[in-house]
Amino acid sequence: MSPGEDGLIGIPFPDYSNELLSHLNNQRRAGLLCDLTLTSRGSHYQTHRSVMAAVSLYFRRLFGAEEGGGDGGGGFSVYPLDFVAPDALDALLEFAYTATLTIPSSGMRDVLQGAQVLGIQCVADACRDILGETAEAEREPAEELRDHHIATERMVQEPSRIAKGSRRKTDRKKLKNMGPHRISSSILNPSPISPGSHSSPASDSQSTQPPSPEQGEHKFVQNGDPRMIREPGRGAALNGGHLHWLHERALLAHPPPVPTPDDKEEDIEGCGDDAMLIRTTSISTSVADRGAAASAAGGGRKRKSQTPQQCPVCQKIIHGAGKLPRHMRTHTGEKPFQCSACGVRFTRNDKLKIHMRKHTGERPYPCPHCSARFLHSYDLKNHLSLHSGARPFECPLCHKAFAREDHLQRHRKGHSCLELRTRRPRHGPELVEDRGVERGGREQSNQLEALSLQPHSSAFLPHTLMDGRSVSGAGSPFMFPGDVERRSLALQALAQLGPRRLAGYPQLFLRGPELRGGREAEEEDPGGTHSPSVQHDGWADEVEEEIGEDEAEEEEEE
DNA sequence: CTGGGGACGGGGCCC
DNA sequence: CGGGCCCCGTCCCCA
Repeated sequence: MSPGEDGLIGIPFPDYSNELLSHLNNQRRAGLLCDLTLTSRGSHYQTHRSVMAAVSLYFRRLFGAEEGGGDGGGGFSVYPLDFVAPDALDALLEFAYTATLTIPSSGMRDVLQGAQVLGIQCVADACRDILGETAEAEREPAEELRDHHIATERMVQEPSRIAKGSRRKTDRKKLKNMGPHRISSSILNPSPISPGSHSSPASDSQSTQPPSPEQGEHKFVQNGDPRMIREPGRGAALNGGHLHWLHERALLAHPPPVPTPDDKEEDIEGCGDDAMLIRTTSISTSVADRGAAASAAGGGRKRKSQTPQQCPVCQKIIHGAGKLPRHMRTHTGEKPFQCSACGVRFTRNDKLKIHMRKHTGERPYPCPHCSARFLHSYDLKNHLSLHSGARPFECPLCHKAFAREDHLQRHRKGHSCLELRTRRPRHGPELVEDRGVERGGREQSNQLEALSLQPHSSAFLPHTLMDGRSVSGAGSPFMFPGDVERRSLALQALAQLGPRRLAGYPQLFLRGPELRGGREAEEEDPGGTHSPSVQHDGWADEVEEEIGEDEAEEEEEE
């Protein structure tokens, strides 16, 4: 991030966007205010121009062109999109209205193709990521891009020529010039002009799925960009016939394009195999992934079984093989596991199994000290703490002890002990110590410890706001995915927003790996490098209150 | 406000 | 490699 951008921050309004989309989706489903019908191979989908223009570069430019000289944005229109599989189109529409892509993995390639053609870059990227494909290798030198632009111009001027043969010839020609391994090397070579930038064979050959030539309107669609005719240099480029979307996303981490499915049968020269290979490469945003890919660069794909995968919706990194689909259901709201007894639905099978214990009466976790039995192991754990009387979670302010972590957290979040703080004796590091020892050294517990201590230690420093792990949803990872410097800059800007603006964002108060360091830094330099104004202005009211007190305390100590 | 139960989502391990 | 199972932390709700 350049210094000039330090005022640019992203403050999510997750509820608003969800509600807005939800209303729009309801309208779509009810056919209300729909001014656009998309068809695909006999299926019809009502939708809204504005939404499609917002989500799709293709429609944005198509409608933009109409506004400029055509039939404008007004009338009801029917657009055949037979080049997008009906299921894929349905999924893309669903995505447009829900910000969630729900598709079977088997349909991923169709969706990828549709997203590419329609210029829905984030979906295309997500599909590629999930498919483990990367377009890195397909990045091209500027010169090559210009060539493609020129080619594009020619092609769109002669749409009939690009429909099939010529492009495929080009593709195969390129294909033959390509080495057999495109994915791995592409991952390893983030450089946009890596040697792999001789365009990817797979992308060239696989992704060239042209719009159906029968579709009369598809003179635009040939390259996915209806305005290519006028603005060939803008937005998209043909890569051997494959569309590259080069709009806003072009500079982002995931460069464009790739293979599409329908050309599998054409995947002579090994691209089909590659398609299989790259399937297993996960989102590949992690360093570990890149490392794994590196090892695969030579010949096969070799990849860690526990490779983290990034959620295409919330960008969260999901650890563990096979966990991404599970996580995705948290976005889709899909609850495929229904209790046969009461009908309650669950997102996960294991949760359903636990739920079923309520119906079967099974309580597999008996207390060894009494007759109590529990559905959950953690219930038993909590219960055992009652027997032992152990209350290992102590409030460092009022010294009230709790048997459960979450109860301490709840206690700390409230103000129940605030009034005691000014009266309590000055305390030193014992707070940290006694808690830390008791916690048994678990990392998460340490983080929690740090969290619970934060408000009392004049923390809530800007650099403690970020959490690399546990912030769910479209929270901070989305906002400040960058490094510490970026975070710092962004957080300074956040601080300047004032507490009111931030009051609705409890997710900004984070804990995480950096938090400990932040606290330590603060302890080393209380009130030093961190401007009081930054600390003071930045946070929600109730936290501000605590900060104020803590600052007073620290001044007192000094 | 606190204690307790339950639900939910993530990670680890194993098959 | 995907999925099942388990454990855990966290949140919400209720008494």
